[in-house]
Amino acid sequence: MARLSSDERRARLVQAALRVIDRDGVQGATTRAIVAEAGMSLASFHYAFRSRDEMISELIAFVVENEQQVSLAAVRPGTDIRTAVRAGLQAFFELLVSNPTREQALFELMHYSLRTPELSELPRAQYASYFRVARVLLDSGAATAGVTWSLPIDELARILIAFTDGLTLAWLADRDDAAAAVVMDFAADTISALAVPIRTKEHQR
Amino acid sequence: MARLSSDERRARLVQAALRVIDRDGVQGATTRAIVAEAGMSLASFHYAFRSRDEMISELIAFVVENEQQVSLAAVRPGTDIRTAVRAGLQAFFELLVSNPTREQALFELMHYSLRTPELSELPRAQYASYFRVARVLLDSGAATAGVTWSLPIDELARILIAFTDGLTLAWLADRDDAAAAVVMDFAADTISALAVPIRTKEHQR
DNA sequence: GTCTATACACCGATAGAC
DNA sequence: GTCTATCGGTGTATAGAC
Repeated sequence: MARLSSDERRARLVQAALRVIDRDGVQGATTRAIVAEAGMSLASFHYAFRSRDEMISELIAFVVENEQQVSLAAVRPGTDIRTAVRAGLQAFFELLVSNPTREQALFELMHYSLRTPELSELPRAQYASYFRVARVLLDSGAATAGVTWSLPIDELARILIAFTDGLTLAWLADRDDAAAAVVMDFAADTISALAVPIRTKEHQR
Repeated sequence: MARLSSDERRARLVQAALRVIDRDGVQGATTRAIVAEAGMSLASFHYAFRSRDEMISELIAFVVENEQQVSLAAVRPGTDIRTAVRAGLQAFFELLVSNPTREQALFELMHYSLRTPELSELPRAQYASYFRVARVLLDSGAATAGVTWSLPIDELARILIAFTDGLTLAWLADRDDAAAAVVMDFAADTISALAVPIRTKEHQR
C-alpha cells in the first residue's frame, strides 16, 4: 500500500467501515473486516486509530456531518405546503426502500453508542443533526408555500423526525409499502394543518 | 444444579438472557454471560438449546407473547377520547423512563434478527404484536369515550406505534422529557381528531 | 443430566522486521 | 510507515468424566 497521510488513511478506513456496516451491521464491522475492505493490513488500522471505538466515534461524526443534503432537492417552489411535506416524506421513503440496510445501520450505530460509555453522548449529536435537517426542510417548504408555522420550529422538527423514525422501523420489520404510505399521508395532513398563510400587505382575507 | 425438566431449563435460560440483554445489550448476551446469570454451567446451555440463535428465537417469541398487558390499565372509563389517548401515551412514556434499557433492548433484538437470516422473519411478528396491542387500546378507549374511529383501526394502530417508536428513539438519544411531551400532545391531538361521536337513537346533533 | 476441560475460530491490539 | 507474526482474551460449541 502506498504511503498515505494520516488523515487520508483515517478517511479511507472510515469509508470502508461504512460499507462493511451497511453490508454486515455494526457487529460485522470488525477491525479485520474493515482493513480487508480498505485493502490494508491489520496493523495499519491501529497505526491510524488508537482503538476501534475511536474509529466508530469518527465514523459517527462523519455521518452526522454529511447528512444535510438528504432531500433538500425535494422542495419544489410553488407547491402548497401539504404537497411539499408529503413529497419530502416520499423522498425519504424512497431513500429507505432503495437502501434499507443503510437506514438500519444508523439505528444500530445509535444503539451501539448508547451501550458504550465513551460513545454514549454521540446519539445526542446524531439526533441534533436530524432535527437540524428537519428544521431546514420545514423552513424552506414554508417559505416556498408562503406560510408560517403555528408551532415552534424545534417542536415541529422533532415531530417530523418521530414520524420518519416510526415509519422506518415498522417498514424495516414488515416491508409494508401501503401501510407506510398511510403513515406518510397522516403525517403530511397533520403537519401541514399547523401552517398558517402569511398575511400580505394588501390585507388578504 | 438440581435436575430440571427441559422446558424449565429453557425457560430459566430465557429469563436470565432477558436480564443480561437488559443490562448489557444483545451483544453482551453471550452464552457465558447467560449461564452465569442463570447459575448454570456452560454445557447446560447447549444441552437445552442447539445454538445461541435458537435461544434468541425463543426469547423473542416469549417477549412478543407477553406484551399485551402493557398499559391496558391506563384506559379509564368516562374520560373523553383525547384525554384517554394522552393518558395511554403517558403510561407508555413512564414505562420508558423507568426502564430505558429494556425498550432499547427491544430495538436491538429487532436489528439483530434482521441481520440474522434464520431470524429475519421475527421482526414481522414483533410488530404485528405491537399493532395488536395498539388496536386493543384504541378500541377500548373509543368504547369508553363513546366514539368510533373514522380511519380503519389497522391504520390508526400503525400510526400510534409510529408515534411511540419515534418519541422513544429521540428520547433515548437526548433524554428530553419536555420535547417528548410535545410529541405526545401532538399525537393525542391528531389521533383524537379522528374520533367521531356515536350517534345515539334520540338523534343527537 | 450435570459438570470440568477443552477444541477451534475470531476478536482487538501490539511487537518487531524491513 | 507498512508489513507479518503473534499475544492474550473471548466467542460458540463439544467431549468425556462422573
